[in-house]
Amino acid sequence: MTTKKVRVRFAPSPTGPLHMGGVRTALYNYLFARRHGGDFLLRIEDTDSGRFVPGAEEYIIEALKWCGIEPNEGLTADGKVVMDANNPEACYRQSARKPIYRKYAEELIAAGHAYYAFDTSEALDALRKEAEARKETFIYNHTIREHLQTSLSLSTEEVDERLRTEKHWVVRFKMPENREVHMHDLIRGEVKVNTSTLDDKVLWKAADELPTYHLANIVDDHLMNISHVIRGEEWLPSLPLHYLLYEAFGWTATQPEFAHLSLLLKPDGKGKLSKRDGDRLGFPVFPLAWKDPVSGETSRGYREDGYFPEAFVNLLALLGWNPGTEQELFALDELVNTFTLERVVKSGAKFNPEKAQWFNQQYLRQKSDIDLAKLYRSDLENRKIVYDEEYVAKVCSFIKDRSTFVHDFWEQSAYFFIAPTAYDEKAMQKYWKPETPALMSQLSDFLSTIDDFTKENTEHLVHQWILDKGLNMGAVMNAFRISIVGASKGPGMFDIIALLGKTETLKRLSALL
RNA sequence: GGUCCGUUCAUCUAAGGGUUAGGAUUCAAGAUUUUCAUUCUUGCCAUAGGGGUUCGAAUCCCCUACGGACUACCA
Repeated sequence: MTTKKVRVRFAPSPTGPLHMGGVRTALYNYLFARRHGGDFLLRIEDTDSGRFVPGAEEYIIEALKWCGIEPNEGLTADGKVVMDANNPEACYRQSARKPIYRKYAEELIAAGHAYYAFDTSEALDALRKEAEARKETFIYNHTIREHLQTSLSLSTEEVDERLRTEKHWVVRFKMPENREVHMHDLIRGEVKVNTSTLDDKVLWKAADELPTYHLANIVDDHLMNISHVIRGEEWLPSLPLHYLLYEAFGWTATQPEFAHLSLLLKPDGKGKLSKRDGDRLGFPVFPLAWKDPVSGETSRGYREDGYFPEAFVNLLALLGWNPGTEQELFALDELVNTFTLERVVKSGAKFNPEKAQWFNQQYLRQKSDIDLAKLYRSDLENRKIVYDEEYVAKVCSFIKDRSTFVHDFWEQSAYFFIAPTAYDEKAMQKYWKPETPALMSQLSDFLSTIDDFTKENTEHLVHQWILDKGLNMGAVMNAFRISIVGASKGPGMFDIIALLGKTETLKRLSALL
């Protein structure tokens, strides 16, 4: 690596919502860029007109924004396009760069690194089927290109004629014969492949006048001065082609470094994590909920499921990377300061939903009571419950250790806002004896004599009272809890009644007598 | 089928040839809590298999097995 400025890109295809694996790729790019004081750009690779999904691009931008991993060039989290100051002609949506690519494809043809091919997809499919029937591998390469309808086998006149009159020709890369390509990957080390196993990939299609991924990718990364390509493992098999393309263009000297990330795997069984797994196992695989514009099918998202973006980013960071220390909780800025590609794990990581919840629980606890009260507010409002923030914050202080998500709060704290309407059956069976009502009646009478209803005072006086009367502490306190809470759960009884106040406490006590 | 990548507790992972193979999640038990949760303590659980190299291998090499990705005029 030279002193070249670090510039990385996240280059998704707008064919649907961004998968959490995609978010992780974006995150690692972002961390790497910021760690090295470089640029993180977002480029939309929409060269497949047929697979475009409306809303997908907006989804990607919004998801990155929610995670706090905002690009500083290209399509940004605000949805604006921020241009490279040195390249005012830059555009970051490949469909809008359409005119650029053809020239590069033709440059390759002129240099003898590519050629025109006129075979129809149907003809090629037929050849593939035939080869399959003979149990052979069909490779579109030097063994066959001279025998097909290409500019290598046809006369110049015929080629010109067909280029003029036909609409479905393509430009293919002329894959060299029997050459060992030695590649370097920042995560995997040396990889080598013999070119004889590779195809003459299509680089450009006349039908829509668009490049395929391979050409667009190399041209754009070159033009945008990308220094490091950090992408998913599914691209490793095409790395030799990409190396050869840089070579054919004469760009080897400025070729970026590559790092291929392993995949995120299903929590159970085998294979990579898919949309289905989330539905099947009950966890989101997307950062944000998504409604498919065609099928109308909805998929849940981490945001809508109640995850904090910090927790989501943290758990994603640790899925395939580790700091080498035992620290597990990282704020985004800490990740920036700690992240290195050297510590990215080579093997695929199975996603573990339980650990994901644990992360959220940790972040929930880190929040202040007042912040939690603010987050709780909309839920309370929906339930038509109005309390001042100080009261709600106090409630939050009692329930934060009992919750994983903010949406657990109501279940944990309803009794702070409304008197119990039902009483837990098991608790009643265990603690509500025939003599209990009389006991609670005495307790009620005693409590009504206390004016200073603070936690300290009531706790002291009631304990003394139980002692003086020779009562059983457990019998009194557990029944007391059932009367006030409705169940055998919650923080200290005197904390609860201090917050509820004397009037409400006595009211709830009498409700069960 | 072919090419490439990978393989340490159930899961995420640590251990740059020498440790009783460490941590975290989950699970279990105990302590604390008059309850629930928290917290704390403890426990269970791993180097895929086989060959080498070496005084010594989770670590280096080879083979096998298993897993994954790719194999489109998709990205």
